[in-house]
Amino acid sequence: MEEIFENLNDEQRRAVEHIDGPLLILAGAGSGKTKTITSRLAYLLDVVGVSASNTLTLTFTNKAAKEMRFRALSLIKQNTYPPLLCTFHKFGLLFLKFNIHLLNRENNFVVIDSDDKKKIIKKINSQIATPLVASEISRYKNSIMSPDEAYKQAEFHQYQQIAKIYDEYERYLQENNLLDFDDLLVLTYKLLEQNNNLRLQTSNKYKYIMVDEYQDTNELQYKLLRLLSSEHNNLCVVGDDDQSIYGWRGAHIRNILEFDKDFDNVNTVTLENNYRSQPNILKVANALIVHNRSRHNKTLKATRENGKEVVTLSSSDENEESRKIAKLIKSLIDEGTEAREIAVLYRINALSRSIEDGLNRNGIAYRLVGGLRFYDRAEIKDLISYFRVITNLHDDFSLKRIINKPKRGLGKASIDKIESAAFNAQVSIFSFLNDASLDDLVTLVKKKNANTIKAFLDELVYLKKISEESSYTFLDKFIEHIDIKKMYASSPDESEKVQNIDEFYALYRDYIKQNPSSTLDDFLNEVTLQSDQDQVEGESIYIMSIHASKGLEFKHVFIIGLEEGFLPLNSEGSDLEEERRLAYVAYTRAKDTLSLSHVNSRYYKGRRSDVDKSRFFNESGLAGGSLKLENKSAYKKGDLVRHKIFGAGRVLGVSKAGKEIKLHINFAGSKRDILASFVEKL
DNA sequence: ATGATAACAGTTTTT
DNA sequence: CTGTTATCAT
Repeated sequence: MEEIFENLNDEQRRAVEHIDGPLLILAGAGSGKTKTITSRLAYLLDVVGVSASNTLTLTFTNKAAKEMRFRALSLIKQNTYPPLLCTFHKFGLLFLKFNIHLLNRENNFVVIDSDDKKKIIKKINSQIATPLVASEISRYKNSIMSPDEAYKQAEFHQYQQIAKIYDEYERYLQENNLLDFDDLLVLTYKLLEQNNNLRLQTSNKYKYIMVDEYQDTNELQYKLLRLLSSEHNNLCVVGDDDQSIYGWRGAHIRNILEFDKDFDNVNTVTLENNYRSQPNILKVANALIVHNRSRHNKTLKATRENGKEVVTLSSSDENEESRKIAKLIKSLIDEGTEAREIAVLYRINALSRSIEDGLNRNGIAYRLVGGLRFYDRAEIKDLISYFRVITNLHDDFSLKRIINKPKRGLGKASIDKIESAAFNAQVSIFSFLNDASLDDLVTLVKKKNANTIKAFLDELVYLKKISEESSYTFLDKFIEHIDIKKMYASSPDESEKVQNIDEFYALYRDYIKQNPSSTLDDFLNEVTLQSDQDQVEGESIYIMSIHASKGLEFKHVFIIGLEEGFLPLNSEGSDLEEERRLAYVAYTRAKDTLSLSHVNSRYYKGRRSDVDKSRFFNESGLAGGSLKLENKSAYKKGDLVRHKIFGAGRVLGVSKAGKEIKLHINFAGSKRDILASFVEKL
């Protein structure tokens, strides 16, 4: 027990010791959030005596789940099996494995990823842009809206069309027993909602629920949590409204802002002590974030000693910018800083190119985080499809992907013919092909192809048999019979693809070794919900988008592209407050030094344009020497401005107040002095 | 069936 | 300028 409290501050300790009833932990950046959650879990098990099986801890990413599991297990002293600590989606998957029969579906479903989803949509419709349809379907599902309801509420023809596609899409998933990512949560919610006994039983099982990154939950996750905690209200949520940067993909910041209204008798603990950054960095971050209106009031308090001032880097264009930054990084490394302690962050991935150039020219090794993920690569998806077909020969969706890989002379036309013939016969593609005689097949495809199809089916059946006999020998036989590597051996980026294939085989072997009793099916389920694998840390610096940097920390952080139109992105399309939170997240990644870079001219989308310094410099109190009254971004008498509280007003006079500019403004008759950083120019 | 070229669009991303 | 998709010859 002593050990759990070691190194916890008073607030953290209060959060850990709170047992019953709803608890909101507002955990500022670098305030020891993970430590608090994992300590609380250990406290529940070791001190309060709660059984591990009565707890549920939910995260958004596998990475977070993994780290928490590791840290929690090192704290828990009691000899117990590990508590359930997983992503929302993994929880849905487990829950559905046990309960989906209540919806009259079999639990041998296959989870498809967003790529698969788009393919299905594309097949159904070719008129409306697939990404739009995909995101609308996701929206409907997350609002628990049936295709019928979506159709009724559609105001425009196009949205009626989308509702129809949604209807067909749902039917396709059901017929093939597929679930998309949304389904894992939606169906879990529906089951709990429609089945009172199940709700009762489930809520009573998970008596103590914790949710990480609560500011990122969407409406559906919120509703799901309500049902899960309905019998006890022992819901502990942890998050930071100031770090809510996923509004664009449905996260509801209101969930964390109004948690205390949503639940009765909420206890709130605010963690404001920051153990990560030096005071100068926090000063700038705090100055920026107070400009947001929708937030819980809190201020990060420094615990570290002061260090270097936050640096502003001004350059004429992106080439100069990257040159400067590369030089600075080089000298840091020369001074002995470990490369992995340095990161360059940007708002949009397109900005990575220029910084990559600069780093390359200076011989600085970098690791670009993001980009195409391992499991999204074509060669890996091919392998997964093969494995899926082998576990379930009637998985038409996967079979279609691999039927011509390696090439068997079957193009789109032939596959379409086969598919519709199978559809008419009301059987799976496999059954259709397997039952058909060679003569039957010849009516659909060329004689030569008919033979290869038959041979292909035999191989699948053979491999299925092997896979059921032994997960160990399966892979060797698979490689022996299906030579995927050869297929990619002649492609331009050959070596990388072959490496990926080997990597995947290694993952399989590893999995079987660690879970000897597991089946191929278990492996596949694990793999679909897995996105990023652990990056091996090497002697290279990191470059990544700000979104990708959330949750990480570095001694030295460089943020590039702090310009109007880049950060903040564009004031119209995106939410300015979310853009500000994004800058805040970026600032608070820094431990020792923070450098903010902007240029006067940037090359983007094939053309060069002039860009203004981001308003966030002013808002962060970093106006510095470049604040000139005749500067075109500065204010002058007669300008229209808007203040968060006082609304629109007209500038009557401009003066200096230290580093800041002070404006005398007329707001509908009431005249006030306001610092320029607190208003927006109209 | 497959490879080559034209047309086009273009934040952020996990599961 | 890129990467992706639609269309067109072979």
